[in-house]
Amino acid sequence: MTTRVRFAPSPTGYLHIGAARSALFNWLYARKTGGKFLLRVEDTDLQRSTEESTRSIIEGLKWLELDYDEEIVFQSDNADEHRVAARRLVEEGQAYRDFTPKETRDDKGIKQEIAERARAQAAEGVDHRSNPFRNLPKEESDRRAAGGEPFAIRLKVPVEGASRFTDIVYGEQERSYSEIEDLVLLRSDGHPLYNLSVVLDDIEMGITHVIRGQDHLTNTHKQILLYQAFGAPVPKFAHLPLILAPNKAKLSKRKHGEVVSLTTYRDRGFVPAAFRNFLALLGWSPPDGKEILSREELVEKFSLEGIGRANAVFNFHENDPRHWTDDKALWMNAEYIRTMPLAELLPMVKDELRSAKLWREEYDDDEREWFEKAVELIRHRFFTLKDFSSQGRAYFSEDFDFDEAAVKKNILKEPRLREPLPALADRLENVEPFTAATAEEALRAFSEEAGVKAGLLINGSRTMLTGQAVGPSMFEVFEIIGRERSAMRLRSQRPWNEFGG
RNA sequence: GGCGCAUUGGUGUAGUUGGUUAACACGCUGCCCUCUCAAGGCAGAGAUCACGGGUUCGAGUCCCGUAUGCGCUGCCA
Repeated sequence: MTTRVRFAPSPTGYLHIGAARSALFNWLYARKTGGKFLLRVEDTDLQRSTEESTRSIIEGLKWLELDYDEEIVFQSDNADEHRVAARRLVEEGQAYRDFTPKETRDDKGIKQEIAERARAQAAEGVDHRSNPFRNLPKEESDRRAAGGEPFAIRLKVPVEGASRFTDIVYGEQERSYSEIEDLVLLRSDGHPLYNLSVVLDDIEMGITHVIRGQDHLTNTHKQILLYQAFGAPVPKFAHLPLILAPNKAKLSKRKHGEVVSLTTYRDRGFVPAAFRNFLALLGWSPPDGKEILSREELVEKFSLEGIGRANAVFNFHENDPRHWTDDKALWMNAEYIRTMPLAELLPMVKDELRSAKLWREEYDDDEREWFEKAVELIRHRFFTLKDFSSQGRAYFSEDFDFDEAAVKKNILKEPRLREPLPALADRLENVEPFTAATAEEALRAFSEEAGVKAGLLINGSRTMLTGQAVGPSMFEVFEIIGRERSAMRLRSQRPWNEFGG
């Protein structure tokens, strides 16, 4: 039997990185086993579901290169069938109508309210399963329903015994039926609820393995009860450890902002393969310890058995621009930028330069070779694709900024440089051919003649040519910037004009 | 409150059926390289394996308890 797995997000916001990881693991498992990876949008919460969110989920999967097989299933399309199925359960006596008037609660303090109610009931010795309508005679139930009295449909959970299943990640799971309340399947307004819909859709889609967040572990017992009620085979379950914030709290949009959104990583210059690689390592580890893994290698090495049980902390520092997200994620992105095949990086740099209005069509044409060399030169110390348009700006435009600290350190601090820099420009203009080697030769010769240390000229040149104090080997920079532009920038008066002198 | 799950250096993880100095990656420190910053190379700091009991010749690995965290407990998903 071919495995069929699914990623089933609810479209109530952007694609969360935890959800993205679930998608990744499902996808990996499908590809590993030669099975199918399906996408189901759980849009039954009409209040909160948005089309924009659905779009962002699809975009996110595309960005991570997680292709899904078959058509997307929208859960709301199946609501009618879900209603029918729930009513059938009532007919069969496996579920019952609950005529208790609906309690309205606000979403806010609900967790606390639940705990308080449980405490109160425990104090009064009330069994939370004791529902007056559970054993209402069928005739009376039918009559009241026919009379238009509103009711919810609840599953009749067995009184005695326990539910058991083996989770591929968490092992043997057992829960006494006495701990499971008669869950509501259909709201009094006829709206099918989560547990009902997931099970029915999973049955309908032929899902063989349910791989999802650990927050569903306890509820799995309820869902198994439903599989049994519908006489359907129970799939295998693999629950994933959760991804937590640095303070070990649940990652949430409200508290942690955009760092938890997948699109943030795309927008802030992550290479998809790098982020995918990082995500794979959150909760899973490769058998041989090799951590830099391509999509294909990930598929090859992936196994559900390699998934850990402890929740993972996703480390980030909101107010530190250098560490705005997890250090390892940043490192991995840098690693990809400097080592991935240049041909794969080029289009990404192109997109970045385009959005920064630095792209010129010549880079695809006459200056293709130059462009490739320039990217090759500067990629080695960049962390994100954004760096190509910020730190790398001077390579693609005359309109770049001088870093004040760099100017002070490499230019203003040494007043004697004001004369030799333009003189160096004169010298460089006559170098033929103009390469890193010949530029070095010329600069060193000039250094000797003018009696100015080579280091001073080199560092000064770097700041004159790029506005910065750091960067690639200076002679390579001369070659890439070119003779004319180099000479022009060496003669610039901007550092003195802008930062005094 | 009840039930469940988890707990290895700052972070992510590895530690096969219990067996010597707890491994790897990121981060951190120093040195080398060097025109700067990275990268790279080398060296190093950092873990009484949450705590307390037990079983055993021997436990990070098994058992019990405690603590902490997280999850579920909803006519949310």
